[in-house]
Amino acid sequence: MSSENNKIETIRHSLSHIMAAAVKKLYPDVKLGIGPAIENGFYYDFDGLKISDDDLPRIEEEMRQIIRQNIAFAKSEISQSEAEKIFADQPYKLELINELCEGLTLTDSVRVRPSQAKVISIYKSGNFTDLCIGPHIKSTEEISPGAFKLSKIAGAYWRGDEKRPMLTRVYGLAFETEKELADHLKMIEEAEKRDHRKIGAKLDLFSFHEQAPGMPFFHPRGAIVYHELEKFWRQAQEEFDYQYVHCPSMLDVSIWKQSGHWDHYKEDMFFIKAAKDEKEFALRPMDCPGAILVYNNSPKSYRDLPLRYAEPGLITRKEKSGQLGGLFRVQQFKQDDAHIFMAEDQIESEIKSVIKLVDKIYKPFGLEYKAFLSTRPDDYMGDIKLWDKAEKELTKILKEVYGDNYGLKEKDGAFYGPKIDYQLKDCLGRTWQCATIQLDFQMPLKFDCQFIDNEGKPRTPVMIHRTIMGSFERFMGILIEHYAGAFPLWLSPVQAIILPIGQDHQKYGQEVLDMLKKNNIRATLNLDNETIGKKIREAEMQKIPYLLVVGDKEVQAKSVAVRERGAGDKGAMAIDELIDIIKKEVADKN
RNA sequence: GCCGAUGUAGCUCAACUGGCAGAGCAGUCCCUUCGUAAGGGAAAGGUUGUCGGUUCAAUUCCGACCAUCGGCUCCA
Repeated sequence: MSSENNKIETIRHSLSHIMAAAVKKLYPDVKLGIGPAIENGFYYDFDGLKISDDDLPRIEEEMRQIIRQNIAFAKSEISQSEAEKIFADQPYKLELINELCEGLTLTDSVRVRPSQAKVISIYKSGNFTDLCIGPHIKSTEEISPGAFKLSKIAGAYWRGDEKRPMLTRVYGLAFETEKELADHLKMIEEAEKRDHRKIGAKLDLFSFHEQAPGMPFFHPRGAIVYHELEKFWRQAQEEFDYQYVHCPSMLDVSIWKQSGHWDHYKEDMFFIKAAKDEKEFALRPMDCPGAILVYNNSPKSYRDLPLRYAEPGLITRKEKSGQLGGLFRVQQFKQDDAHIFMAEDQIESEIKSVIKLVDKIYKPFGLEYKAFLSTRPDDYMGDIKLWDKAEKELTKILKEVYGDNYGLKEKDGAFYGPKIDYQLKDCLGRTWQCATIQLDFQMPLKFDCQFIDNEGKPRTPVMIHRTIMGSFERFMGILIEHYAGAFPLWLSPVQAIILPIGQDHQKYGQEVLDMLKKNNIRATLNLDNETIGKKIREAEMQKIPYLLVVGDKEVQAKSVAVRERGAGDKGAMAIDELIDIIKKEVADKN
């Protein structure tokens, strides 16, 4: 990390102390949690702080007063008993002190040095003292009072544990200069314009309705993008030798009991019964049991393996309230799913081929992504030895493919196996998991899957569950933001629009439209009684790649005046020529 | 589920402390037929998210619920 980064981080961290001091002054009874520096700012967690957004300016003003006093930050190291005395009325601090002295590892954000057991580091600034390893600025005069801003209030569980109390987290943005703060606010404002929910409404791609919360309704234009993505996905995996299956999206509850979903996933499932029947079904939250039933339908030989069943499967998951968000988090979605059955010695090559497929599918979009290893969760199923083996296997592959350039998400695996996850970023820099490659030794055992090996003995296959886009919904949301609605030609709902200048040109416009449609180009014709300027404006706002103006000249020459999105006026072009250009661009997919 | 916020016409937003809900854009109709990012006019459009309460009177105040947004936790 550069020293510049350190400087702003130190300022941010110091601001969190100043905020805590200000809050403590205004609300003396609050209990302090922790307050680290984060990307672009800082936060502090408080218990017993009942405030709303309207109170933020007051706290901000109090902070500026503290800053103006040029208060110094002073570090000292004290014993456990001294620390306990100082923080006697701060239960959360006492908890930290206690753990610290027991030599337990604390998270980075706590910023107390775990190895310094028995010696507690504290920082005093004015009347405010906090448990902290630092470093801090020397004095508040290093802070530009106009370069920070309290941004929002949120609830946050103490130590990130939903079983612990929920504290009130106050977030602030902070930079070295006022200009940097202004630039950042401007950047957020710009990023918000890329929000897929706004663009989705503007481009008439999809909508949401109260009658089906968290379940998008794709309009004709959105459905085109959705279907093109699915087509692209099928084409991309052609060379990888997948077969397609198509299974029901509701299955008898008994199979979910057998799979372990009943025990591990019931809270997130929808259950359904016919009015005249007692039989209970569950809408599938995952596709795997279907693939397994297909696999088990007939005996399999080692010669059949690896067997790759792909399914663009519709799945339904009940989300806790407050979890939904546009296309990024929905309750019903389609996964570009596949289940691979294989012998153990095929694991490595199969995982590597899925990784190749991830590259192949992400690359045309120019998306940046990062891989993570997710390890055994607390509520895991099965034999711990198999887990260790599976995790070792995945680690080895990740090292080989990505070197050290992959992350670790501890205890984040599926209940049946460890996984490799891939994350993509949205326009605000939030990351979303899309691809996941899950190695599973459990389901084949649960369902008694078998194949006959080359010695005629029955053996249990290993399974990979994998999805590359994650869900067409989420992936489409990411793409909308990535392109700010200006999809590449092959994905564009409307690829070309014909704009007749006057009424006399409408008939010719219709001829052009017919020719384009005959060539499978998604084109429309604007017959509105409007000026050409207005029609162009509307087409530009719809992010349509090709605008084809037709007037007297074009009718005469049997041509179109082409205006290309992002490239401007391209002049007159014969229709055949245009069709060739478009077809080639669509085939290139970029 | 939890913390905070929001919900007025298809969209973006008004309506001072409770007193008959108002614009722009879009849509409809009429005029205009236009050469590269908004031509002019008219009429229409609402059970103010839902249900309940307070009040002579509720978009406005109170409560519950629903949906949405920003976070936490969880997740593709």
